[in-house]
Amino acid sequence: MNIGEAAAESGVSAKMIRHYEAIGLIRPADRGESRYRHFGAPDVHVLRFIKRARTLGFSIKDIGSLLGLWQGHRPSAEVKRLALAHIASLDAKIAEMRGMRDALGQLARDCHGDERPECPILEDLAGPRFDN
Amino acid sequence: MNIGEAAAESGVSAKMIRHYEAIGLIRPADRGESRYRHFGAPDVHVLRFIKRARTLGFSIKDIGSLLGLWQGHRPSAEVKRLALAHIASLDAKIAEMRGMRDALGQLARDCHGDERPECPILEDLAGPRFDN
DNA sequence: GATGGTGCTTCCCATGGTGGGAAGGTCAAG
DNA sequence: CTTGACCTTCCCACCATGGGAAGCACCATC
Repeated sequence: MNIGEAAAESGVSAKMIRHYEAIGLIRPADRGESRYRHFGAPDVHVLRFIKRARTLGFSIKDIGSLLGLWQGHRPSAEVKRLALAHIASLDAKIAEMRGMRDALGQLARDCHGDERPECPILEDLAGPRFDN
Repeated sequence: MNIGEAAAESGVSAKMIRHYEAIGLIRPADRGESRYRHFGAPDVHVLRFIKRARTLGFSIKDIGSLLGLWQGHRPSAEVKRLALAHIASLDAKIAEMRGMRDALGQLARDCHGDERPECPILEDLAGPRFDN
């Protein structure tokens, strides 16, 4: 199977497959007669694993660890630790974004949204008025 | 006021001030006798505006628009439009991350987290088992 | 006035994950 | 054998930010 088909099968773009190989996340693919990469079912399985992990927001670095655990001695404690750490960072980012959203929602709610220049959003951004 | 003091006053790093100047977000600062940039209170005010807008998650591009509206004819409708669009993208990202978090939370909850290799998290990542 | 330390200048590089595109080689079907 | 689809490598871009090097400016202290 060539890279295009492996990409279609796994949902990982050919571009990304090459990238993952270049950074050492996956083993360098075998090359057939020519210089074309050659993929088998296990390779596609690995790519699907990566794809799913990316969908769950894991970093490439974490995915490297998860792949090692998956294919190695797999103590689930370690997997769980990675997952919980990732959940914590997701929670932190969600909280941060929700803070932004709520603040901005409040300001937008108070904004007329017409042709007048008065605008609570701009006033907030401009900070405390020194000039009156 | 030199760049270091402007940075301290505004909360924007000197590095970022130079960057904002380079990409045209702010006007090139006046240079004093030597080649040092020279900042006044209005410049710091603009930097604070940018800082606050970044804190609310606006992109540099959006901030450029907001700065123009702030210092121009300021129809609040336009400001509100930008804000609502940004809120929508925040909501989308929050929903996406919450999806990740919930899926992962579920998996982690079912994971023993001990020395055994059985792990719902790895099983999810590995996808449907073809081999049994 | 020399000296030293701090702060400024520009320039290049890195991050993370992904895509775009050019220039050239390869394969299979007609 | 030609054509078109696919592969190869290599460089560049995004977005926002930080690190660091080499060199110049400034100020205080001796």
